[in-house]
Amino acid sequence: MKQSNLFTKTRREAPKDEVSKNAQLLIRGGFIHKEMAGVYSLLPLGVLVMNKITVIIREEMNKIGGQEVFLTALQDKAVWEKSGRWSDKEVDNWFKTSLKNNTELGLGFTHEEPLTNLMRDHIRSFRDLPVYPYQIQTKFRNETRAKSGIMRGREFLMKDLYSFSKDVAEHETFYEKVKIAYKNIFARVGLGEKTYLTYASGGSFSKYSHEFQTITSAGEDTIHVCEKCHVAVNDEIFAEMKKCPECGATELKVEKAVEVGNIFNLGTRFSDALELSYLDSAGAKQSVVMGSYGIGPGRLLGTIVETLSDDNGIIWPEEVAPFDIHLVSLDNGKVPVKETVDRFYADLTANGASVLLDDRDARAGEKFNDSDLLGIPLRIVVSEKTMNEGVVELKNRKTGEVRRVPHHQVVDISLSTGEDSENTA
RNA sequence: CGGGGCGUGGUGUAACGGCUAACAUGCUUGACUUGGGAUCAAGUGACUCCGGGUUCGAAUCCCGGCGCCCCGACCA
Repeated sequence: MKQSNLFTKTRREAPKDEVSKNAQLLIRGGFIHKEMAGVYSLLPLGVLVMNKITVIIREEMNKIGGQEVFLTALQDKAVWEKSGRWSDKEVDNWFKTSLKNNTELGLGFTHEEPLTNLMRDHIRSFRDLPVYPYQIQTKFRNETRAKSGIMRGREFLMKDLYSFSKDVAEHETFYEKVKIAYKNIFARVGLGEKTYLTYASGGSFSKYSHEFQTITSAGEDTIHVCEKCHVAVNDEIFAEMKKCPECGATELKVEKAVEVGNIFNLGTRFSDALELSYLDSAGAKQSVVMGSYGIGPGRLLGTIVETLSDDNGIIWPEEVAPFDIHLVSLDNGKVPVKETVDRFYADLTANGASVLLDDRDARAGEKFNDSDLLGIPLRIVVSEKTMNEGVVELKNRKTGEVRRVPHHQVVDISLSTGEDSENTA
Protein backbone atom coordinates (compact mmCIF):
# COMPACT_ATOMS: atom_id res chain seq x y z
CA MET A 1 0.00 0.00 0.00
CA LYS A 2 0.97 3.61 -0.36
CA GLN A 3 2.16 5.23 2.81
CA SER A 4 0.45 8.46 1.81
CA ASN A 5 -2.85 6.56 2.16
CA LEU A 6 -2.06 5.18 5.59
CA PHE A 7 -4.10 7.28 7.99
CA THR A 8 -1.85 6.69 10.96
CA LYS A 9 1.08 8.97 11.68
CA THR A 10 4.39 8.21 13.27
CA ARG A 11 5.51 10.41 16.09
CA ARG A 12 8.84 11.40 17.52
CA GLU A 13 7.95 11.00 21.12
CA ALA A 14 5.92 8.49 23.03
CA PRO A 15 3.23 9.70 25.43
CA LYS A 16 4.75 10.24 28.84
CA ASP A 17 2.47 7.75 30.53
CA GLU A 18 3.91 4.87 28.56
CA VAL A 19 7.05 3.54 30.11
CA SER A 20 7.27 0.12 28.54
CA LYS A 21 9.25 -0.20 25.36
CA ASN A 22 6.61 -2.26 23.59
CA ALA A 23 3.85 0.32 24.01
CA GLN A 24 6.17 3.24 23.29
CA LEU A 25 7.36 1.87 19.98
CA LEU A 26 3.99 0.51 18.92
CA ILE A 27 2.33 3.85 19.63
CA ARG A 28 5.08 5.87 17.99
CA GLY A 29 4.87 3.73 14.89
CA GLY A 30 1.08 3.92 14.76
CA PHE A 31 0.41 0.23 15.40
CA ILE A 32 -1.81 0.67 18.43
CA HIS A 33 -3.86 3.25 20.29
CA LYS A 34 -4.31 3.33 24.01
CA GLU A 35 -7.95 3.53 24.95
CA MET A 36 -7.45 3.36 28.71
CA ALA A 37 -5.16 1.62 31.15
CA GLY A 38 -4.61 -1.93 29.96
CA VAL A 39 -6.90 -1.54 26.95
CA TYR A 40 -5.46 -0.96 23.49
CA SER A 41 -6.96 -0.73 20.01
CA LEU A 42 -5.15 -2.06 16.99
CA LEU A 43 -4.57 0.33 14.10
CA PRO A 44 -4.07 -0.83 10.50
CA LEU A 45 -0.40 -1.70 10.92
CA GLY A 46 -1.14 -3.46 14.19
CA VAL A 47 -3.87 -5.49 12.55
CA LEU A 48 -1.49 -6.58 9.81
CA VAL A 49 0.99 -7.88 12.37
CA MET A 50 -1.66 -9.46 14.56
CA ASN A 51 -3.12 -11.27 11.57
CA LYS A 52 0.29 -12.65 10.68
CA ILE A 53 0.67 -13.95 14.21
CA THR A 54 -2.75 -15.55 14.32
CA VAL A 55 -2.29 -17.15 10.91
CA ILE A 56 0.87 -18.83 12.16
CA ILE A 57 -0.93 -20.04 15.25
CA ARG A 58 -3.85 -21.36 13.20
CA GLU A 59 -1.54 -23.21 10.83
CA GLU A 60 0.25 -24.93 13.67
CA MET A 61 -2.96 -25.75 15.50
CA ASN A 62 -4.58 -27.17 12.39
CA LYS A 63 -1.47 -29.26 11.74
CA ILE A 64 -1.98 -31.20 14.97
CA GLY A 65 -5.70 -31.66 14.43
CA GLY A 66 -7.09 -28.47 15.91
CA GLN A 67 -10.52 -27.32 14.75
CA GLU A 68 -11.31 -23.67 15.17
CA VAL A 69 -14.44 -22.53 16.97
CA PHE A 70 -15.65 -19.10 17.97
CA LEU A 71 -17.25 -18.89 21.38
CA THR A 72 -19.29 -16.19 23.01
CA ALA A 73 -17.87 -13.51 25.24
CA LEU A 74 -21.08 -13.37 27.28
CA GLN A 75 -21.11 -16.27 29.69
CA ASP A 76 -23.88 -18.15 31.42
CA LYS A 77 -23.64 -18.04 35.19
CA ALA A 78 -25.28 -21.46 35.57
CA VAL A 79 -22.54 -23.20 33.61
CA TRP A 80 -19.86 -21.65 35.80
CA GLU A 81 -21.66 -22.52 38.99
CA LYS A 82 -21.35 -26.19 38.08
CA SER A 83 -17.58 -26.00 38.29
CA GLY A 84 -17.64 -23.65 41.27
CA ARG A 85 -15.88 -20.84 39.45
CA TRP A 86 -18.64 -18.24 39.32
CA SER A 87 -17.92 -17.02 42.82
CA ASP A 88 -15.74 -13.93 43.17
CA LYS A 89 -13.96 -15.76 45.93
CA GLU A 90 -12.77 -18.35 43.43
CA VAL A 91 -12.10 -15.99 40.54
CA ASP A 92 -11.53 -12.41 41.53
CA ASN A 93 -10.97 -10.95 38.08
CA TRP A 94 -14.40 -11.53 36.58
CA PHE A 95 -16.07 -8.72 34.72
CA LYS A 96 -19.73 -9.31 35.43
CA THR A 97 -22.80 -7.64 34.05
CA SER A 98 -26.49 -8.38 33.80
CA LEU A 99 -29.44 -8.45 31.46
CA LYS A 100 -32.30 -5.96 31.71
CA ASN A 101 -34.20 -8.57 33.69
CA ASN A 102 -31.31 -8.76 36.17
CA THR A 103 -30.01 -12.15 35.02
CA GLU A 104 -26.31 -12.14 35.82
CA LEU A 105 -23.75 -12.68 33.05
CA GLY A 106 -19.99 -12.89 32.93
CA LEU A 107 -17.58 -11.60 30.33
CA GLY A 108 -15.37 -14.54 29.55
CA PHE A 109 -11.95 -14.58 31.18
CA THR A 110 -11.45 -18.11 29.89
CA HIS A 111 -13.67 -20.72 28.23
CA GLU A 112 -13.18 -24.13 29.82
CA GLU A 113 -16.70 -24.31 31.22
CA PRO A 114 -18.74 -23.14 28.24
CA LEU A 115 -16.71 -25.21 25.81
CA THR A 116 -16.92 -28.33 27.95
CA ASN A 117 -20.64 -27.78 28.27
CA LEU A 118 -20.95 -27.30 24.51
CA MET A 119 -18.99 -30.46 23.76
CA ARG A 120 -21.60 -32.51 25.61
CA ASP A 121 -23.72 -32.16 22.48
CA HIS A 122 -21.03 -33.77 20.38
CA ILE A 123 -19.25 -36.34 22.52
CA ARG A 124 -21.14 -39.55 23.28
CA SER A 125 -18.97 -42.43 22.25
CA PHE A 126 -15.30 -43.34 22.32
CA ARG A 127 -15.59 -42.94 18.54
CA ASP A 128 -16.04 -39.19 19.06
CA LEU A 129 -12.67 -38.85 20.75
CA PRO A 130 -10.13 -37.42 20.75
CA VAL A 131 -11.11 -33.96 19.60
CA TYR A 132 -9.24 -30.65 19.69
CA PRO A 133 -11.26 -27.45 19.37
CA TYR A 134 -9.51 -24.11 19.69
CA GLN A 135 -10.50 -20.46 19.67
CA ILE A 136 -8.79 -17.13 19.13
CA GLN A 137 -10.74 -14.33 20.71
CA THR A 138 -10.92 -11.55 23.21
CA LYS A 139 -10.79 -12.32 26.91
CA PHE A 140 -11.64 -9.97 29.71
CA ARG A 141 -9.91 -9.90 33.05
CA ASN A 142 -10.41 -7.33 35.72
CA GLU A 143 -6.76 -7.06 36.63
CA THR A 144 -6.11 -5.03 39.74
CA ARG A 145 -3.15 -3.55 37.98
CA ALA A 146 -2.63 -3.41 34.24
CA LYS A 147 1.02 -2.94 33.38
CA SER A 148 3.85 -3.30 30.92
CA GLY A 149 2.02 -1.80 27.96
CA ILE A 150 0.18 -4.45 26.00
CA MET A 151 1.75 -7.28 27.97
CA ARG A 152 -0.83 -7.35 30.73
CA GLY A 153 -4.14 -5.83 29.80
CA ARG A 154 -7.73 -6.10 30.89
CA GLU A 155 -8.98 -6.97 27.43
CA PHE A 156 -6.74 -9.03 25.19
CA LEU A 157 -6.66 -11.57 22.44
CA MET A 158 -6.11 -15.17 23.49
CA LYS A 159 -5.73 -18.45 21.70
CA ASP A 160 -6.92 -21.43 23.67
CA LEU A 161 -6.80 -24.99 22.46
CA TYR A 162 -8.60 -27.63 24.49
CA SER A 163 -8.05 -31.35 24.19
CA PHE A 164 -10.68 -33.97 24.90
CA SER A 165 -9.15 -37.43 25.15
CA LYS A 166 -10.33 -40.91 26.05
CA ASP A 167 -7.69 -41.53 28.67
CA VAL A 168 -4.49 -40.27 30.19
CA ALA A 169 -2.24 -42.02 27.69
CA GLU A 170 -4.03 -40.49 24.74
CA HIS A 171 -3.94 -37.14 26.47
CA GLU A 172 -0.22 -37.33 27.09
CA THR A 173 0.53 -38.18 23.49
CA PHE A 174 -1.28 -35.09 22.36
CA TYR A 175 0.27 -32.97 25.08
CA GLU A 176 3.70 -33.76 23.64
CA LYS A 177 2.49 -32.84 20.17
CA VAL A 178 1.39 -29.44 21.43
CA LYS A 179 4.83 -28.83 22.89
CA ILE A 180 6.28 -29.26 19.43
CA ALA A 181 3.61 -27.12 17.79
CA TYR A 182 4.32 -24.39 20.31
CA LYS A 183 8.02 -24.54 19.64
CA ASN A 184 7.25 -24.12 15.95
CA ILE A 185 5.07 -21.13 16.65
CA PHE A 186 7.65 -19.35 18.77
CA ALA A 187 10.36 -20.07 16.22
CA ARG A 188 8.23 -18.72 13.39
CA VAL A 189 7.42 -15.47 15.18
CA GLY A 190 11.12 -14.95 15.80
CA LEU A 191 11.25 -15.81 19.49
CA GLY A 192 12.61 -19.36 19.23
CA GLU A 193 16.02 -18.65 20.66
CA LYS A 194 14.79 -16.71 23.65
CA THR A 195 11.80 -18.89 24.51
CA TYR A 196 12.17 -21.77 26.92
CA LEU A 197 9.92 -24.67 27.76
CA THR A 198 9.54 -24.06 31.46
CA TYR A 199 8.44 -26.41 34.20
CA ALA A 200 5.89 -24.76 36.47
CA SER A 201 3.46 -25.73 39.18
CA GLY A 202 0.76 -27.93 37.82
CA GLY A 203 -2.33 -27.42 39.91
CA SER A 204 -4.30 -30.41 41.06
CA PHE A 205 -3.96 -32.89 38.22
CA SER A 206 -0.31 -33.27 37.48
CA LYS A 207 2.90 -32.55 39.22
CA TYR A 208 3.94 -29.91 36.72
CA SER A 209 2.49 -27.82 33.98
CA HIS A 210 4.57 -26.34 31.22
CA GLU A 211 4.95 -22.72 30.36
CA PHE A 212 6.76 -21.13 27.48
CA GLN A 213 8.80 -18.26 28.83
CA THR A 214 10.61 -15.68 26.73
CA ILE A 215 13.59 -14.00 28.31
CA THR A 216 13.13 -10.25 28.60
CA SER A 217 13.69 -7.69 31.31
CA ALA A 218 10.05 -6.68 30.76
CA GLY A 219 8.90 -10.05 32.09
CA GLU A 220 7.20 -10.59 35.42
CA ASP A 221 8.44 -14.11 36.02
CA THR A 222 11.76 -15.41 37.21
CA ILE A 223 13.04 -18.62 35.66
CA HIS A 224 16.11 -20.80 36.05
CA VAL A 225 17.50 -21.60 32.64
CA CYS A 226 19.46 -24.66 31.54
CA GLU A 227 21.23 -23.52 28.39
CA LYS A 228 22.30 -27.03 27.49
CA CYS A 229 18.80 -28.50 27.37
CA HIS A 230 17.08 -25.25 26.38
CA VAL A 231 14.57 -25.70 29.18
CA ALA A 232 13.88 -23.75 32.33
CA VAL A 233 12.29 -24.07 35.74
CA ASN A 234 9.92 -21.45 37.07
CA ASP A 235 11.14 -19.90 40.28
CA GLU A 236 7.85 -20.86 41.94
CA ILE A 237 8.88 -24.53 41.95
CA PHE A 238 12.66 -24.20 41.84
CA ALA A 239 13.06 -24.51 45.58
CA GLU A 240 11.52 -27.95 45.36
CA MET A 241 13.08 -29.07 42.06
CA LYS A 242 16.55 -27.55 42.52
CA LYS A 243 17.89 -28.79 39.16
CA CYS A 244 17.33 -29.06 35.45
CA PRO A 245 14.66 -31.74 35.08
CA GLU A 246 16.31 -33.08 31.94
CA CYS A 247 20.06 -33.22 32.56
CA GLY A 248 20.16 -32.74 36.31
CA ALA A 249 22.43 -29.70 36.16
CA THR A 250 22.18 -27.57 39.28
CA GLU A 251 23.98 -24.45 38.06
CA LEU A 252 21.15 -22.68 36.27
CA LYS A 253 21.03 -19.13 35.06
CA VAL A 254 18.43 -16.87 36.65
CA GLU A 255 16.52 -14.71 34.16
CA LYS A 256 13.47 -12.47 34.00
CA ALA A 257 10.95 -13.79 31.50
CA VAL A 258 7.43 -13.35 30.23
CA GLU A 259 5.01 -16.23 29.94
CA VAL A 260 3.96 -16.34 26.30
CA GLY A 261 2.24 -19.70 26.42
CA ASN A 262 1.23 -22.47 28.73
CA ILE A 263 -0.01 -26.00 28.51
CA PHE A 264 -2.05 -27.60 31.22
CA ASN A 265 -3.30 -30.98 32.15
CA LEU A 266 -6.88 -30.46 33.32
CA GLY A 267 -7.61 -34.10 34.08
CA THR A 268 -11.31 -34.63 34.58
CA ARG A 269 -11.86 -31.49 36.64
CA PHE A 270 -14.19 -29.88 34.12
CA SER A 271 -15.56 -32.95 32.41
CA ASP A 272 -16.71 -34.32 35.76
CA ALA A 273 -18.13 -31.01 36.96
CA LEU A 274 -20.09 -30.51 33.76
CA GLU A 275 -20.90 -34.17 33.23
CA LEU A 276 -19.06 -34.69 30.00
CA SER A 277 -18.54 -38.43 29.58
CA TYR A 278 -18.52 -41.08 26.89
CA LEU A 279 -19.26 -44.77 26.52
CA ASP A 280 -16.24 -46.98 25.87
CA SER A 281 -16.29 -50.01 23.59
CA ALA A 282 -17.56 -52.14 26.45
CA GLY A 283 -20.47 -49.76 26.98
CA ALA A 284 -19.09 -48.38 30.23
CA LYS A 285 -19.30 -44.71 31.08
CA GLN A 286 -15.93 -42.95 31.22
CA SER A 287 -14.73 -39.47 32.06
CA VAL A 288 -13.20 -37.40 29.31
CA VAL A 289 -9.60 -36.33 30.02
CA MET A 290 -8.93 -32.72 29.19
CA GLY A 291 -6.05 -30.35 28.61
CA SER A 292 -5.81 -26.67 27.84
CA TYR A 293 -3.15 -24.88 25.84
CA GLY A 294 -2.95 -21.09 25.73
CA ILE A 295 -1.03 -18.48 23.80
CA GLY A 296 -1.69 -14.76 23.97
CA PRO A 297 -1.17 -13.29 20.50
CA GLY A 298 -1.25 -9.77 21.92
CA ARG A 299 1.34 -10.56 24.53
CA LEU A 300 3.34 -12.24 21.81
CA LEU A 301 3.24 -9.06 19.77
CA GLY A 302 4.43 -7.08 22.76
CA THR A 303 7.17 -9.58 23.48
CA ILE A 304 8.43 -9.46 19.90
CA VAL A 305 8.75 -5.68 20.11
CA GLU A 306 10.24 -5.84 23.57
CA THR A 307 12.96 -8.32 22.63
CA LEU A 308 13.68 -7.55 18.98
CA SER A 309 13.84 -3.77 18.77
CA ASP A 310 16.80 -1.43 18.81
CA ASP A 311 17.32 2.26 19.55
CA ASN A 312 15.83 3.26 16.22
CA GLY A 313 12.65 1.24 16.43
CA ILE A 314 11.08 -2.12 15.86
CA ILE A 315 12.69 -5.02 14.01
CA TRP A 316 9.96 -7.36 12.83
CA PRO A 317 10.86 -10.95 12.05
CA GLU A 318 10.00 -11.88 8.45
CA GLU A 319 6.94 -13.92 9.22
CA VAL A 320 5.13 -11.33 11.31
CA ALA A 321 6.18 -8.10 9.62
CA PRO A 322 3.30 -5.89 8.48
CA PHE A 323 4.96 -5.73 5.04
CA ASP A 324 7.82 -7.62 3.45
CA ILE A 325 9.38 -4.58 1.85
CA HIS A 326 9.51 -0.88 2.56
CA LEU A 327 10.00 0.81 -0.79
CA VAL A 328 11.22 4.33 -0.12
CA SER A 329 11.05 6.89 -2.87
CA LEU A 330 13.36 9.90 -2.65
CA ASP A 331 12.05 11.95 -5.50
CA ASN A 332 13.60 15.35 -6.18
CA GLY A 333 11.94 15.70 -9.57
CA LYS A 334 15.20 15.66 -11.48
CA VAL A 335 15.15 12.08 -12.62
CA PRO A 336 12.14 9.78 -13.10
CA VAL A 337 12.18 8.26 -9.64
CA LYS A 338 8.41 7.99 -9.42
CA GLU A 339 8.04 5.96 -12.59
CA THR A 340 10.80 3.62 -11.48
CA VAL A 341 9.38 3.17 -8.01
CA ASP A 342 5.90 2.51 -9.35
CA ARG A 343 7.29 -0.15 -11.64
CA PHE A 344 9.13 -1.88 -8.79
CA TYR A 345 6.03 -1.68 -6.66
CA ALA A 346 3.97 -3.38 -9.36
CA ASP A 347 6.60 -6.02 -10.07
CA LEU A 348 7.25 -6.87 -6.44
CA THR A 349 3.56 -7.03 -5.65
CA ALA A 350 2.89 -9.20 -8.69
CA ASN A 351 5.50 -11.60 -7.40
CA GLY A 352 3.79 -12.02 -4.08
CA ALA A 353 5.60 -9.52 -1.90
CA SER A 354 3.68 -7.14 0.31
CA VAL A 355 5.10 -3.68 -0.11
CA LEU A 356 4.68 -0.41 1.73
CA LEU A 357 5.55 2.39 -0.67
CA ASP A 358 6.74 5.57 0.99
CA ASP A 359 5.54 8.00 -1.64
CA ARG A 360 5.17 10.88 0.78
CA ASP A 361 6.56 14.28 0.01
CA ALA A 362 9.00 14.26 2.88
CA ARG A 363 12.71 14.56 3.36
CA ALA A 364 15.06 11.61 3.31
CA GLY A 365 15.89 11.82 6.99
CA GLU A 366 12.28 11.69 8.03
CA LYS A 367 11.60 8.76 5.73
CA PHE A 368 14.59 6.80 6.96
CA ASN A 369 13.72 7.39 10.58
CA ASP A 370 10.16 6.29 9.98
CA SER A 371 11.37 3.24 8.12
CA ASP A 372 13.57 2.21 11.03
CA LEU A 373 10.73 2.82 13.46
CA LEU A 374 8.22 0.74 11.49
CA GLY A 375 10.73 -2.08 11.27
CA ILE A 376 9.89 -3.67 7.94
CA PRO A 377 12.61 -6.29 7.25
CA LEU A 378 13.84 -5.01 3.89
CA ARG A 379 14.15 -1.39 2.82
CA ILE A 380 14.60 -0.45 -0.81
CA VAL A 381 15.60 3.10 -1.60
CA VAL A 382 15.22 4.67 -5.02
CA SER A 383 16.70 8.17 -5.41
CA GLU A 384 18.46 10.34 -7.94
CA LYS A 385 21.71 8.92 -6.67
CA THR A 386 20.71 5.31 -7.21
CA MET A 387 19.03 6.10 -10.52
CA ASN A 388 22.22 7.59 -11.90
CA GLU A 389 24.01 4.36 -11.12
CA GLY A 390 21.22 2.15 -12.43
CA VAL A 391 20.79 0.50 -9.02
CA VAL A 392 18.62 0.59 -5.94
CA GLU A 393 19.78 0.33 -2.37
CA LEU A 394 18.68 -2.65 -0.31
CA LYS A 395 19.04 -2.42 3.43
CA ASN A 396 18.36 -5.18 5.90
CA ARG A 397 16.66 -3.70 8.96
CA LYS A 398 17.98 -6.33 11.28
CA THR A 399 21.62 -6.56 10.26
CA GLY A 400 22.00 -3.10 8.78
CA GLU A 401 23.63 -4.69 5.75
CA VAL A 402 23.39 -2.52 2.62
CA ARG A 403 23.67 -3.76 -0.96
CA ARG A 404 23.37 -2.03 -4.29
CA VAL A 405 21.44 -4.03 -6.80
CA PRO A 406 20.99 -3.37 -10.53
CA HIS A 407 17.43 -2.61 -11.55
CA HIS A 408 16.86 -5.85 -13.45
CA GLN A 409 17.73 -7.94 -10.37
CA VAL A 410 15.71 -6.06 -7.81
CA VAL A 411 12.69 -8.34 -7.77
CA ASP A 412 14.65 -11.59 -7.64
CA ILE A 413 17.07 -10.48 -4.99
CA SER A 414 14.45 -8.79 -2.82
CA LEU A 415 12.29 -11.88 -2.74
CA SER A 416 15.16 -14.27 -2.06
CA THR A 417 16.48 -12.04 0.73
CA GLY A 418 13.22 -12.59 2.52
CA GLU A 419 13.40 -16.35 2.11
CA ASP A 420 16.97 -16.51 3.35
CA SER A 421 16.27 -14.84 6.62
CA GLU A 422 13.11 -16.85 7.04
CA ASN A 423 15.08 -20.07 6.93
CA THR A 424 17.57 -18.91 9.48
CA ALA A 425 14.98 -17.47 11.83
C1' C B 1 -6.22 -3.91 47.04
C1' G B 2 -1.80 -1.30 50.14
C1' G B 3 2.18 2.39 49.20
C1' G B 4 4.36 6.34 46.16
C1' G B 5 4.27 9.85 42.07
C1' C B 6 1.75 12.72 38.40
C1' G B 7 -2.49 15.37 35.44
C1' U B 8 -0.75 22.48 31.40
C1' G B 9 -2.13 23.33 23.08
C1' G B 10 -2.21 16.91 19.21
C1' U B 11 2.80 15.37 21.53
C1' G B 12 7.05 16.50 25.01
C1' U B 13 8.20 20.21 28.55
C1' A B 14 8.28 25.42 31.34
C1' A B 15 5.97 29.09 34.36
C1' C B 16 7.74 32.56 42.83
C1' G B 17 0.18 32.78 44.68
C1' G B 18 0.59 38.42 40.52
C1' C B 19 1.89 41.02 33.12
C1' U B 20 -1.57 38.49 27.23
C1' A B 21 0.17 30.79 30.36
C1' A B 22 6.16 30.27 27.63
C1' C B 23 9.41 26.89 24.64
C1' A B 24 10.06 22.79 21.39
C1' U B 25 7.67 19.62 18.20
C1' G B 26 3.39 18.72 15.18
C1' C B 27 -0.07 20.86 11.77
C1' U B 28 -1.22 25.05 7.69
C1' U B 29 0.89 28.55 3.89
C1' G B 30 5.18 30.28 1.31
C1' A B 31 10.50 30.27 0.23
C1' C B 32 14.74 27.36 -0.21
C1' U B 33 15.84 22.45 -0.39
C1' U B 34 16.08 16.82 -1.41
C1' G B 35 20.50 10.50 1.51
C1' G B 36 19.38 10.46 8.37
C1' G B 37 13.33 14.28 11.34
C1' A B 38 17.86 20.74 7.45
C1' U B 39 16.88 26.19 7.28
C1' C B 40 13.95 30.81 7.03
C1' A B 41 9.24 33.57 7.27
C1' A B 42 4.09 33.92 8.47
C1' G B 43 0.10 31.30 10.73
C1' U B 44 -2.79 27.47 13.67
C1' G B 45 -3.53 25.45 18.23
C1' A B 46 -5.02 25.59 25.96
C1' C B 47 -11.83 27.41 30.03
C1' U B 48 -4.06 24.57 32.78
C1' C B 49 -8.65 16.83 34.05
C1' C B 50 -13.65 17.79 36.69
C1' G B 51 -16.28 20.03 41.06
C1' G B 52 -15.91 22.83 45.36
C1' G B 53 -12.96 26.03 48.74
C1' U B 54 -9.05 29.78 50.53
C1' U B 55 -7.49 34.66 48.44
C1' C B 56 -7.94 41.29 46.04
C1' G B 57 -5.80 37.57 42.73
C1' A B 58 -5.01 30.21 41.73
C1' A B 59 -1.85 26.28 36.54
C1' U B 60 0.37 27.09 41.43
C1' C B 61 -2.47 26.39 48.12
C1' C B 62 -6.66 23.12 50.54
C1' C B 63 -10.80 19.29 50.11
C1' G B 64 -13.45 15.74 47.05
C1' G B 65 -13.89 13.09 42.49
C1' C B 66 -11.95 11.03 37.96
C1' G B 67 -7.72 9.45 35.23
C1' C B 68 -2.58 7.85 34.36
C1' C B 69 2.26 5.72 35.82
C1' C B 70 5.55 3.05 39.19
C1' C B 71 6.57 -0.51 43.54
C1' G B 72 4.22 -4.44 46.18
C1' A B 73 0.18 -8.08 46.71
C1' C B 74 -2.65 -10.82 43.08
C1' C B 75 -2.38 -13.29 38.26
C1' A B 76 -7.16 -19.69 35.06
